[in-house]
Amino acid sequence: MPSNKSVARKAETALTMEDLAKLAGVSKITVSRALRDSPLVTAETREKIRILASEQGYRFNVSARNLRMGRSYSVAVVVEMTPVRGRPMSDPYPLELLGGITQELTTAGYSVVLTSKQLMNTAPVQGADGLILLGQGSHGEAVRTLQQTGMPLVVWGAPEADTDYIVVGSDNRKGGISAAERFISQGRQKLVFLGDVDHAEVQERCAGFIDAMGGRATVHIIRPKAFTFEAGFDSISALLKKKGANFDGVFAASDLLAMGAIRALAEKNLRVPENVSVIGYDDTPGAASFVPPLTSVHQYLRDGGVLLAKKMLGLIEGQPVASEMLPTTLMVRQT
Amino acid sequence: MPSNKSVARKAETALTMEDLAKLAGVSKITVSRALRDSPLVTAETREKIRILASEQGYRFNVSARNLRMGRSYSVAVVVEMTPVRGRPMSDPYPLELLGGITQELTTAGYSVVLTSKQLMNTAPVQGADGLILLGQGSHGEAVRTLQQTGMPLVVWGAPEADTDYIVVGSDNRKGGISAAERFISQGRQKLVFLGDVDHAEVQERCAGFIDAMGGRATVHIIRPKAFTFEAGFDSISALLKKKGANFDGVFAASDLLAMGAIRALAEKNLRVPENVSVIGYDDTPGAASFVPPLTSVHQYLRDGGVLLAKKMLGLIEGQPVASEMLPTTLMVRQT
DNA sequence: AATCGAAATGTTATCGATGTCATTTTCCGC
DNA sequence: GCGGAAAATGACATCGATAACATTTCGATT
Repeated sequence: MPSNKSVARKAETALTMEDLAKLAGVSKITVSRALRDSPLVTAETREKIRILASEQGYRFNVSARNLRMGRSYSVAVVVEMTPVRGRPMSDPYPLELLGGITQELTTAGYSVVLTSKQLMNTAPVQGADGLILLGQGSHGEAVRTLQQTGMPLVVWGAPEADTDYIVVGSDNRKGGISAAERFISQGRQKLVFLGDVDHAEVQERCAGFIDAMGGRATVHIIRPKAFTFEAGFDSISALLKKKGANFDGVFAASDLLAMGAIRALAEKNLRVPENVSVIGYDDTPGAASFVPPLTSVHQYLRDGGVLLAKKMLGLIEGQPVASEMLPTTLMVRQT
Repeated sequence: MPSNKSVARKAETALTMEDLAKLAGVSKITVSRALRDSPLVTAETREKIRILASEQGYRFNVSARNLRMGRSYSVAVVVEMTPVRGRPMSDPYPLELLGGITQELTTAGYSVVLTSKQLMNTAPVQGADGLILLGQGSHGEAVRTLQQTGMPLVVWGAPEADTDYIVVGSDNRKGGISAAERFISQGRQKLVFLGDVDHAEVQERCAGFIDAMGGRATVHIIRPKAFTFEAGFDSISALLKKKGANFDGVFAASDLLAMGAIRALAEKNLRVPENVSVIGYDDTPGAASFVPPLTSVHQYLRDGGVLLAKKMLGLIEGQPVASEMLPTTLMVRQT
């Protein structure tokens, strides 16, 4: 019934290069070359075949190529999709990273296979050409398991001391430093750091912040467990109730904390930034439209995704690749 | 150099079923059957081969199977990863859906290929066995384009009138109704709906809400543009400033709006829920830990992802499949 | 013990694209 | 118009798994 050879094809069976070859009166290898932009084929032939292919609605068979090439041209991305202590689930950051990764890999001809730790042993993941891990917080154990597969591995997060895998992350330390520099230039003297320093990334922000201040101001650390508006509001409200509480700057580990803090200050008729200057972290979409527009440390997560992908491509192609931290930018607005 | 045949393999070339077959002293088809749990092979043989395979670190070649089977065993998921007007980017919902989709599809032996509208024409997407669209808001045009590919298509969102594709979504109308029922049981009389009804989903919630109230109370609609805490706070603050403002219930289109509203009420010393009862939407992770714990309409997004995947698997296997709306649950807490 | 049939295993061809090497065509300069 | 090199094209084998069909093994029955 299926007439694979006939020219009058109403193919319910997909077209192959061989079919195109017959239609064009050439051999299938020529078709292959034409579609791959090989210099081994005339521009004229190439065009003819290309047009034919699109007319006929030809669809390239990825599996066949992959089999032949001995590669899957796919990269597995392991995402922690369940909420994790500390990081609020509403954090869009895995999605931004994924966006960058997808953009870069797909453009390079790779597909992105989404997976999770529980699904690591499935065939599509095992067959991937590489592995990108978007962990939240500590990796350690997970990474070691993944390394045993021998696949190229790239990890998002904070670099740890003696690792031998590639890490890409946002430079939290520098983020803290940039906040400090702003306070220094404003001559602030009594500062508050607001955030749970048990959290590795927050720890870094705080450390960078304090180091950069270099004793030019006192820094009081408050560590709310959550990263929410509410937590920020409550922390600062509580602080303001204490006698002798007195500070002129707040550096918060998230924008929501910062917003909560600002609201708490406003309730006590403290003006931002005249009385107290506030800096947030993440530069979430709401920051710029907050009233007043929030000064915040911006992380280039999409770029982070792109960079993760680039490192992966480098590894796959056997190029030398190194870990890298992404810069942050202090978005100075009105707080 | 590569000693593909030797038993003392340090293979740098991956093992194939044929290799295993030689090692086991059987034919490769037997290996294939054993690894697939075919009933055509003795339990004994199967075990022997399985053990051998895992000892030898055999890795199944997906491309080869896919080529042979004429299927990719992959489903492309089109995600809108950039923030969209209305929906705050911090909304974790694409990620939750993705989690459900991935879990279900991967377990069924499919891989999930992540993509975006811009990347639709790439080979891995074109080669997928099906397409899941996670659109935010209206699809229309996008869907029509996708339908032309002839691939099985499943869409997340609100069902529209005359569509001929499968839609899975959360039943926003019922969500509104459940909020109304609660207010009715409490005997609330003067209600406020808080949310941008230009947004299709919000529109449905509002409509369900009003219909279910059935005139038992007045409903005043306020439509802040954003879904944020700030917007909720400001909306209710403004309302409270008006003379004659008087209401005993607020149904908000997002948890953040609801929280903002509660805060605004608190500032005016109005008690929740004694004076005013408040219901949020989404039951975001922060809702339960809010003070006071927020009553909210829960959407089963992860289940939504699973359902999307199931519909897709059904379509791929040629089973009859219908659109479906997921229930919502009113999580009654203290507001 | 011979026979039959089911169960277990094996043989061969195939999926579609591509590398290798062989062959043909084209285009020079003399 | 001819030799020869470069350019263009083609034939064949191949990647690894599986379906279809062929063969062998085994057990039960008479």
